[in-house]
Amino acid sequence: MELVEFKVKFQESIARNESIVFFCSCEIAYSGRAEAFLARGDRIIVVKADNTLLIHQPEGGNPINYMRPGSKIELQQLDSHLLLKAQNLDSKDYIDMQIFRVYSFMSHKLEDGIKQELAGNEKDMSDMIKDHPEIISPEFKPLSREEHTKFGFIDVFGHDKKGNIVIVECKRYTASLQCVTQLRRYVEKISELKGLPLERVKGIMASPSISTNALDMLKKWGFEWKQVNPPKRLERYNRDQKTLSVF
Amino acid sequence: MELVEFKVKFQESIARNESIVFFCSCEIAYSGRAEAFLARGDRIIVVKADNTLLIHQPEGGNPINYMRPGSKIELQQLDSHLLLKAQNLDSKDYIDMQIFRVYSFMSHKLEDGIKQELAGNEKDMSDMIKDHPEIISPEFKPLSREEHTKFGFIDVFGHDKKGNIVIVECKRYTASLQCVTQLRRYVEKISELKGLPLERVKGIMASPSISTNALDMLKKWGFEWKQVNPPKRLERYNRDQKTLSVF
DNA sequence: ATATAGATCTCGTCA
DNA sequence: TGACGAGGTCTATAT
Repeated sequence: MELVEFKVKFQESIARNESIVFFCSCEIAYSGRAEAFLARGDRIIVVKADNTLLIHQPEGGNPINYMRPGSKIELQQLDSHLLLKAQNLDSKDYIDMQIFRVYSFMSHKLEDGIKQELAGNEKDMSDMIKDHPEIISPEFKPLSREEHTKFGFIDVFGHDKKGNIVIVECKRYTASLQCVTQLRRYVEKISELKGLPLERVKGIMASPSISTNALDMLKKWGFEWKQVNPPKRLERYNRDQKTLSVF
Repeated sequence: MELVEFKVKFQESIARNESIVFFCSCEIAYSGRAEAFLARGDRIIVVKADNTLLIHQPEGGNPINYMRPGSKIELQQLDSHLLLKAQNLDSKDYIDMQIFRVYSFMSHKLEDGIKQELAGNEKDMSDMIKDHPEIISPEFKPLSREEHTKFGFIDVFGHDKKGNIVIVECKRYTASLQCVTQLRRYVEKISELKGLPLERVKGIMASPSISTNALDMLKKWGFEWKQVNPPKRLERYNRDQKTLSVF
């Protein structure tokens, strides 16, 4: 496609507030939170109606360059090619994209606004533990599942039969050193706030697995690990895949 | 565009190993690491040559749904519409996408393979401190900038004039509680490995800013904060923007 | 394969 | 607006 034709189409689509996608050969410079340069190659460019800019290489899941929603995007004619400039005043960064060839162009006014429903995240896992505390221990009595309180962002908070405070930190994946230090921080904070000795505040890590180093550190600090699988994992995949293979 | 026509084009493009983009009205179900459902709306669909699937709403920076590279992607004809099925055997998850209307379709064989050059990340920041230790303190003598050693992932490691060990943790953004506990973990580990009392291992957080709570915790544990801006930040933006305004 | 931490992380949520 | 933590996080690197 001729660059002149592309430029006209691009400007028209922008004026109509459409979403735009095109394939091109380009070279990209980014400056802002970091500095980046990407030499010439073929890429997929997306300009959304909210002025998000995405630059994808033909392989890989993540954009190689991007500008966040609300960027100022404009196309300039240079001597032999085009310059697409995107600038974000909030994040104080910008992209300069030299466009040498455009292979295809597409634009359309898109109507959406639907929000996705999601299940199986960490919140669901802590809900499950709150509703079925025997997963953790027959002695565990949860009091609350509150994340943003004066005590901090604790997943499940409760006590045992001996009157100790119990703090449960849930992770949907293998618990790491970082996860254990997070639990430690909560235990120390509660101990301080309640004026209780550390021995009276029990920390429990609930996760499907835990790294060796993390388990060592956990034990060293007197915490426990309880193997808990996040809800709806794998079982549903296997069930559904059986159904699908009948297709 | 007629669904039948779309289906033919899609299959042809897949067979030629091209990258594909289309606008459509669709409904999406995801199952795997979580369960998600997205009701009908207009979206931008990208199918890359490496069998990455990206589903974008007309607003927002991130894909609302995706499948990683190497997924099995196929298009089936149902009674009144199409079903795009994507499945990833490694991550054991899948997407079922009901396609009701296709507005535009585009495909092209793209040639790239260029790697991006990037500067200004945390590694560059620790390099800067290693090369200019006076940024931290006139007494700081860096010994190494090694991230993956038996000591752990320490950004800059050194000592002061009194023979204390000094550990510097760099962050290119506001240091949080988590960053401080990370530093604490390193200090404790070095203290243990070297058989030195905690007072002989100094922790320093180097970041452009730090949250109030994080600073409190830092002081409580006897660590220091040193304001350090990551290299090439802002100065270059301002300089470049001056140049650009002359344009 | 597992472990660990950074990321131009992004995003939501709450004080 | 800042702070804090989750994320279908992803990606790179070292063991």
